[in-house]
Amino acid sequence: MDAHLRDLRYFLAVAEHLHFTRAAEELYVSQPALSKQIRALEKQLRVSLFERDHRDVRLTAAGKALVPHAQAVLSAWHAAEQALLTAANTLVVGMSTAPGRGLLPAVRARLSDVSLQVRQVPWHDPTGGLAAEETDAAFVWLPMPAPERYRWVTVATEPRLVALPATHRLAAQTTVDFADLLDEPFLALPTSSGALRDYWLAVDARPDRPVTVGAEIANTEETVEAVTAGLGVCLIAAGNTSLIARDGVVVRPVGNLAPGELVLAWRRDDRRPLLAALVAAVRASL
Amino acid sequence: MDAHLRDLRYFLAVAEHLHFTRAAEELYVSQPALSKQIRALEKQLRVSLFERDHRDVRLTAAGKALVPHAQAVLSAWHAAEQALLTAANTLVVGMSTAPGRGLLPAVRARLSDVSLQVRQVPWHDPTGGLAAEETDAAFVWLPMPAPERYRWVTVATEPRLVALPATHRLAAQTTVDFADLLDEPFLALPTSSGALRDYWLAVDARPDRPVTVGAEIANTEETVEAVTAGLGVCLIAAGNTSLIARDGVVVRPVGNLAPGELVLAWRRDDRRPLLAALVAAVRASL
DNA sequence: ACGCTGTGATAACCAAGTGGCATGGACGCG
DNA sequence: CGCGTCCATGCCACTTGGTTATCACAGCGT
Repeated sequence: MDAHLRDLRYFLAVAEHLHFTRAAEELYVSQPALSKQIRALEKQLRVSLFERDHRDVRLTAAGKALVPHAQAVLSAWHAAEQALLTAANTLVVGMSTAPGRGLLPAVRARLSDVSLQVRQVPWHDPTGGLAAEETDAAFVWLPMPAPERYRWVTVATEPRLVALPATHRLAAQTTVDFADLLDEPFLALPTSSGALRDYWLAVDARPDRPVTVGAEIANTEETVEAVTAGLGVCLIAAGNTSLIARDGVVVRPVGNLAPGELVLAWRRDDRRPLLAALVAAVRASL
Repeated sequence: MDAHLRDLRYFLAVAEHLHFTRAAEELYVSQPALSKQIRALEKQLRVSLFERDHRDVRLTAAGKALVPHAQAVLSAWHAAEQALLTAANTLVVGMSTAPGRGLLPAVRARLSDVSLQVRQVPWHDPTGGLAAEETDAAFVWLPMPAPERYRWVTVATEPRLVALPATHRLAAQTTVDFADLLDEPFLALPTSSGALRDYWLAVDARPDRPVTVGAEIANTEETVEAVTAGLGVCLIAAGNTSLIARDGVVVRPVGNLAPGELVLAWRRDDRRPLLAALVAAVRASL
């Protein structure tokens, strides 16, 4: 009988990690839920896919046999989704941070025959979904990993400000000097975001001293939360001030910090006219 | 996001028939259920797949684009299932009618290292799931359609008896002459079963006069039901007497009717040693 | 016009599926 | 022996998928 594609994703995650708890984390579900789904899948297929004991998890012969086929099914489905988007003249645009500034409405107006699907992508992916081909274009902050694989157009160049708890000793000042922040714990992007993490920690602007990371943040809510809780301070782009400066969070300009560059990026090898039209529309709307 | 493979089957069924009611029948679900699922699929994919009005249903461009991909996904999954069965040393054996006679336990005993998955197949498929590659071997009654595609070994040769309502005028006799049944309405297999339908209607044994079909039957329960309800009489194999002769149904021998042949069949082009082992075990168990 | 027929959509309801949290229980380790 | 790790289980809430009954609409025949 037919399975849910989700179960195949679950299966592959467990097969990859050989560890239910970690696979569950990656999938953003609880470990019991994952356990239960895998058991259900095994029951449905009438085959045991994993041998588990308290020490570790191994693939059975059947499990090993399933891995490539599960991958094939999922990639066939991915192709199907792509075909649908093409058929519907739709581009998926990832957004690490909202470009804001009225840009999107202007672009949509110029591309009335193209439907744009805007998708918020979590911050652990510095390519905004481009690398995994989950998006066709993405608003991301430089630097990007593997820049030779992408092209981009700058959308905004904005100073980096610092977000502080309202109760912070520096919150009283109208401007903060970066030197005064050196000993503060900083909120950081997940390590998977690579050079971008360092960029928002302003590692370049620091003397040769390790940064203290107070917490990792993966979206706006977590950031506000973490700053309010005093877990650390955080550099943000000027354009995002309104998203962050609320409740107990204040935002202050920082002296002597190079501005950040928000770009619309796309895969260099993606030469679809539809995408070119999007890029042209964005350029024209700046 | 990921879909349920069932939804793809549903989609393909509607795409093929361009008719919700008929597709629903084929899928053995109600028409509203199918309608709802297709709507949900469209909503999930954010694309409309069909244009419907009261007269007919048409595929949209997106729908047309999805068809081949949906087929690809399903066939990839089919391959996955096959791989699992191979990995688990499992053969799927279809059963139009239980071979009974203690055959299956004997075969299992001889094939302790092979796991047999026995599956009841509905009577509208005279190949017992072999044609659709849903089974690796099947216990079916001759004649088979496209016999050049299959091989088989005879498992039992059994007289055909007639099942009658207990209240039937002929039920009082210990033996029934087929001539006395000519004017009776008969229960028939679905038309899709082709020559097999004629076989169990004993068309060969009739003078050139059309058969009256009282109802179509697709499994044992329906048969008992229909006979009891007096919708018609029905030829059955001697070995199935115990399945049918209950409640208000009696079974009587019929004079002058060639016996039926129950065979284990498999696809001629299927040369897997595992299958050969099954055939050998069946032969040895006769 | 009027009612019948065929067809998809909708409503109300119920069962099964899916997820979360708390907790259990087996094993290895200091 | 207690503790930590890690998968399984029990229980509960919410969602999903299915059923039946009914509606709405368009042709069609009278």
